[in-house]
Amino acid sequence: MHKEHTLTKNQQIIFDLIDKSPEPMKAYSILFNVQKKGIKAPLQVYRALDKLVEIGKIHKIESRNAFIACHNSSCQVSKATAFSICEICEKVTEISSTGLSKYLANFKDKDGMKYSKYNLEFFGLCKKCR
Amino acid sequence: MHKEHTLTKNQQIIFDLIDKSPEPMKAYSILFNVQKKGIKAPLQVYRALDKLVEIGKIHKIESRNAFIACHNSSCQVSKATAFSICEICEKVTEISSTGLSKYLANFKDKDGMKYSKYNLEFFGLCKKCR
DNA sequence: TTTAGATTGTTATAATATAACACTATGTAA
DNA sequence: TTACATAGTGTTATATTATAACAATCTAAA
Ligand SMILES: [Zn+2]
Ligand SMILES: [Zn+2]
Ligand SMILES: [Zn+2]
Ligand SMILES: [Zn+2]
Repeated sequence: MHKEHTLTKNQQIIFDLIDKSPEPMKAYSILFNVQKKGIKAPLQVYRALDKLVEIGKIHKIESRNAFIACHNSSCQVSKATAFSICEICEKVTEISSTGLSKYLANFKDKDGMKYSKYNLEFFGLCKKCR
Repeated sequence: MHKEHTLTKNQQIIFDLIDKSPEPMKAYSILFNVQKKGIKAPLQVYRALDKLVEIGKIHKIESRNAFIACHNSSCQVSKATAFSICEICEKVTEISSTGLSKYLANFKDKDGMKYSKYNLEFFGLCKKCR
């Protein structure tokens, strides 16, 4: 269950924008889009993004330097995320597979170490682009 | 088996530097270190990095914008990589686990799609930092 | 109400990465 | 050999992504 964080004004503005975007948004594209709402500087955007990532409302797609809203109730706490990324149209989908997350959470490296935090990005072609 | 690519001068200089580094190197740190060898501009570094990544001699750690040499003979072709990253000392280790790579290569998303390319980054504390 | 912590607004700057263009080396094929 | 294609180089400039520093303001709890 998503714990309810009361978002501040900037956080809410930026979350709403990302949440209704059909594709991952980049920080400066976000900035451009919220300037009419009074958010004028990169730092205002990055601070909101940092917080939204921290509380799990959005995720950063590391290979793309872009952000998407989370629609998976389980990753908020764990910071254990998986995505598929289309190499043609750049569509990104968050993967929520119990099997996958269990496998990764139980994976032990050669020192026997387990990891509760991970980020997995799959690359391929989406349905439309195949 | 690593296919032998004959590296060009710049590629070799930069690969050697990364290969002997005990930790991932960032592009501008590489640039600083190779300036005495005649590589003076960021683009010369990025071009060599791009090629080295393409042929699998190095990998990019996406969450850190840094590069490490590959010591795993199987990931060159597949571009299927996994790493563990220490959140304190930033030590990065490439994971080569047959089980993990088989699991991920056979993972099907909810559309039944499989992915031969992926990048997985685990986060935790290394032996020394635990 | 006091106070600590989080958030904001702002300017400046750092760090990461690519565009564009002219030139050079290298391999392949007529 | 000569022509051609491909890859790599050197260079300048610029684009993109992200953080430092500091003062002001808001918010929630003691
Ligand atoms: Zn999520
Ligand atoms: Zn696509
Ligand atoms: Zn490797
Ligand atoms: Zn460590």
